Amino acid sequence: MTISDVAAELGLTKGTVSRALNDYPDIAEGTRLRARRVADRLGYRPLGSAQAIRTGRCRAIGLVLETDEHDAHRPFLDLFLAGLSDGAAAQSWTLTVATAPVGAARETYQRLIEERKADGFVLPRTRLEDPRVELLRASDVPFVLFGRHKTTEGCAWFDVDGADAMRQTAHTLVARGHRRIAYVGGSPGYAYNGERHAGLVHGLAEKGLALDPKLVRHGANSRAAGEAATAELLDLAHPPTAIVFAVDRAALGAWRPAEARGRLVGRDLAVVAYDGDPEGAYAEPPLATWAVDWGRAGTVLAEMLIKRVLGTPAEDLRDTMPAQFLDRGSASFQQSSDPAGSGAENQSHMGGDS
Amino acid sequence: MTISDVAAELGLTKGTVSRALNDYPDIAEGTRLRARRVADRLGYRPLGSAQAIRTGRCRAIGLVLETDEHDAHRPFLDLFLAGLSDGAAAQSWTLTVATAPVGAARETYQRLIEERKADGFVLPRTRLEDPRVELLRASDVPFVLFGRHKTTEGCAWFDVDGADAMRQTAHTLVARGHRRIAYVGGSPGYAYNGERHAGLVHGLAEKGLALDPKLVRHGANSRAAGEAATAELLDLAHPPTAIVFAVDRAALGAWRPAEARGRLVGRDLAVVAYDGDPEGAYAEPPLATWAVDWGRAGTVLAEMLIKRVLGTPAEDLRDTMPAQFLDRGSASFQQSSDPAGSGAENQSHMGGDS
DNA sequence: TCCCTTGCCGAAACCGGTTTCGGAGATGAA
DNA sequence: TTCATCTCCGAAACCGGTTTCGGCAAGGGA
Repeated sequence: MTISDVAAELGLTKGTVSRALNDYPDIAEGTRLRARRVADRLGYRPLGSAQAIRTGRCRAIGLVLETDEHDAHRPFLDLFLAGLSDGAAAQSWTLTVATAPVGAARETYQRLIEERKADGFVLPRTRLEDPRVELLRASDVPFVLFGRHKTTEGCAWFDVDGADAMRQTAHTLVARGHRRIAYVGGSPGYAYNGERHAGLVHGLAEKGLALDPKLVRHGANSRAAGEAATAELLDLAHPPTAIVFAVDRAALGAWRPAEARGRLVGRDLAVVAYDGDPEGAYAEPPLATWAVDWGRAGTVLAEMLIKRVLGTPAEDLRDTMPAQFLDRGSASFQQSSDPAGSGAENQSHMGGDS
Repeated sequence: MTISDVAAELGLTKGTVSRALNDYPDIAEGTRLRARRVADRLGYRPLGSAQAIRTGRCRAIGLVLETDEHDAHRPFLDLFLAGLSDGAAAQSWTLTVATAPVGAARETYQRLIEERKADGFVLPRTRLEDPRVELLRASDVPFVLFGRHKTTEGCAWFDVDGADAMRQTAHTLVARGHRRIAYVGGSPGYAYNGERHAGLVHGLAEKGLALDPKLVRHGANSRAAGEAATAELLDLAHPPTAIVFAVDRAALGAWRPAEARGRLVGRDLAVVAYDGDPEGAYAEPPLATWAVDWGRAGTVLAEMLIKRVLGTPAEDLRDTMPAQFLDRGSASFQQSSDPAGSGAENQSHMGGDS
């Protein structure tokens, strides 16, 4: 079923039918309607490749997943893909997925670009120094970042407001009586990391507190790393009463070392994390965390990328979405015991500026 | 950089260059080499859409993921995608991914087929009555099933030998002294389910045992369902000493109800499951499970599908891969206690045949 | 009445490849 | 030498669309 068949049925030429279906202004309204009606009576679908060759667009959004053995577990990938797919499908676009070893994505992008398998890319996991940005800019290929930071000028981006989530986390924990609050960050080099850290610092500052550098750990993106960080923190002379993790998977490592030291999460130690990993719901007590609507994020990113490809300037394509707090058991704190000794001094009050 | 540019550089016509690069026999060997050399000196890549329009192939393998809220968690999706992507990329193919609500995949396939966004499909999660098979057959679109069963005649398929895994599980458990072995199946309707069940039955039979129908539960594909099934089984008059789960996620639900009944997994109750979910490694004791090499499976499926599209008959495209047993703590059994009362009778011995 | 717009469609070029067909030149046999 | 055969490449059609261009006919103004 080609456009020529439709044209023959209508007694028109294929050029006319093409213009009619694509809303060219030089087509009579009646003709346009007739064409449209006949086209979908005959079940006509333009062949993607055929239009691509002339228009230069294949109506596909590209997604390159970087496979990282250390951090391979992505519980939300399916939701994210579903969101992207929906957003794309709504405009008859599709999703081209490829994978690459974490450092060597360059060739993968190159191939997809040269063979024009995608009109643009969604870049998950924005990094602070992101080589993908340079690459795509050099090739003049549109893209949308998932995650933002200061050096992403001129880029279109979408982000979940992790900073605000952490800011509110600070408020909540302070309101619940915590003064010594620790922070365990995730993979350094990724934008989300600095964002969440900054948000926590900001939130504490608003309550007149500073984040004690001794209570900060970095690079915990696995359960094992979370266990190690927790152990270190709890073994300090003045251990924290609350630990904020940048990622759920690390947070799930808090239970064992805490228990081994006679402290119960949700009673003697508050734990709050970020991601909304369903696994957290099965912890005992369940992990309090900030859930991200990955499906929605995917849909928005798809829509933004399509607009970008169609010409909307990058500056007009920026948006954020809030995360949602799941205030579960691990965030409570009953101060029923005080393993750090009574009278442990408060977290240092801040100095003058900011 | 089009083929015409290459032709101009060579002083040939584009038709000749096309034939040279595609190994037509009517091209002189010297010309072929010269063309190839110039082509990749100039960095020429044929435009996928352009070839697609004439050849009818877009060099893309299609994958439609059915989003199932109840069973949405797919910890291996990224590995599987990586495998597919690698297998495809090795032959300059790409991967087109779409998602669909679990029952309503039909339209998604239709669209992908009509717009020729994929030359064939990999069908994950083969079901016993699989509407996708009819659909694709009717449209005469090649496909490869991931998972097999008796009614998949005439189909190309690849499968991980879950039956043999369960068979060996039976042997192992019997060797460790178990006689009352329970089985908790996953989502009914999926091929893997019957396969694993049958494998366990077979393995027990080889040791002269039968699977007691009272020790069988179905439909447990989540942690919560696994908890419920475990609770039921342990509350029987003659509870099992070992439980075999079809899926890891359900198996992870065994710990709590066991503990609540004073039985420790890995001591009073053996638990073996299937999938190799990394989460199982963090259970206490860690979950014994059969790990599947999802990446390898993806690669094989991609290769098979490409061959299928290129004309290899379905009957020649069938293969299996073994799963690998991770014999961890939950599978041990020390019979240090006997909550079912001493002298609990053995699992009934089988009758005459088979 | 004549000319100039305007609306609307046909014709044809075009996109970047693939594939068919035919013919020029070399080769070999008669 | 002549004719048939092969080898190898050019020319052109083709795939299924999109886009440009030109022209016919109707409508409007002078």
